Amino acid sequence: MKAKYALRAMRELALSGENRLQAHELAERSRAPGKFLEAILVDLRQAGFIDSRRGQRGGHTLARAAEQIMIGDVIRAIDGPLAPVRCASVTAYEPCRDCPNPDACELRALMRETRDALSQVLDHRSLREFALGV
Amino acid sequence: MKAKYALRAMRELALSGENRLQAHELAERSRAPGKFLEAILVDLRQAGFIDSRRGQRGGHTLARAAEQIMIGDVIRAIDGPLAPVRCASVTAYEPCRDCPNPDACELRALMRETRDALSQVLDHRSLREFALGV
DNA sequence: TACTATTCCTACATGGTGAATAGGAAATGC
DNA sequence: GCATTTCCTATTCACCATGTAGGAATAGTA
Repeated sequence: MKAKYALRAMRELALSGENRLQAHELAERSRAPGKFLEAILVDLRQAGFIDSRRGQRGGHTLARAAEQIMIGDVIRAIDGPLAPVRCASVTAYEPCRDCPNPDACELRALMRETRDALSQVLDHRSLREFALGV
Repeated sequence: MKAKYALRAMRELALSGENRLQAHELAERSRAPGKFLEAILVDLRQAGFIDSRRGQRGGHTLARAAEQIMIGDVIRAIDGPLAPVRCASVTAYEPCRDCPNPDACELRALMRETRDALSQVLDHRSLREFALGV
């Protein structure tokens, strides 16, 4: 849900270009609960994807061009590592407690393959492609 | 964890070939809690992957040749659909409640791509390849 | 300065689920 | 009949996903 809302909101921001969009407006367009989306927007800001301004005429807008924001990174910021298992993560590697030798672990090798497959899709799709289809 | 234990146990079964292995022995080799693994073994049996026999000299063995068991199917039996979102699942499709038109949903299109990438790996690796490396 | 609009922070609720544990019923071989 | 082993049902326990509520901080505007 959280990542879903996040991606929908990012998409709306990409579509709206220069215009700042406010949280309640974004929530409506993304069909997300208002207060919940607010928290997500904070995460997105802290991750450097959006620029938020408070007060009158405040709101949110993309912090960089949509083609420079990768979907995989957005998902990582919200949901954590792409890999199904931490020991297969590139960005957040951590060995399993109960694993005597990660380098020889067949399961890990397999999970790394699936991680790479995920990355192949998500780290090569920009927000621009996602939002505008180009 | 559950899928991890399941795959480790399946691997041990593949490695042990004809021999029936008992739950406690499997649990030890898979480094899984005994009673917990028992429940997983029931799932695997109900999904048709293993043949279990009770009583003296009972135990578990593969129900079919290891090359005819796909990793993706084992994971589905334990963890549910591969797709990150139900609306992107092939084997367990269900539209999002809040989605006015799944066929036009950009997010769904993206999630289907990632599902396909996962499937490309997991539905083309047999247990034999996983366990024996061939 | 006062006022209003908006984001941001902290705390709380709450239901679901992942990860087990416990105990015994049912089946099977010897 | 007895020992062994799987199988079933119930229960626990902690954590986390998914929110809600209320107000503090900030920024523009008159």
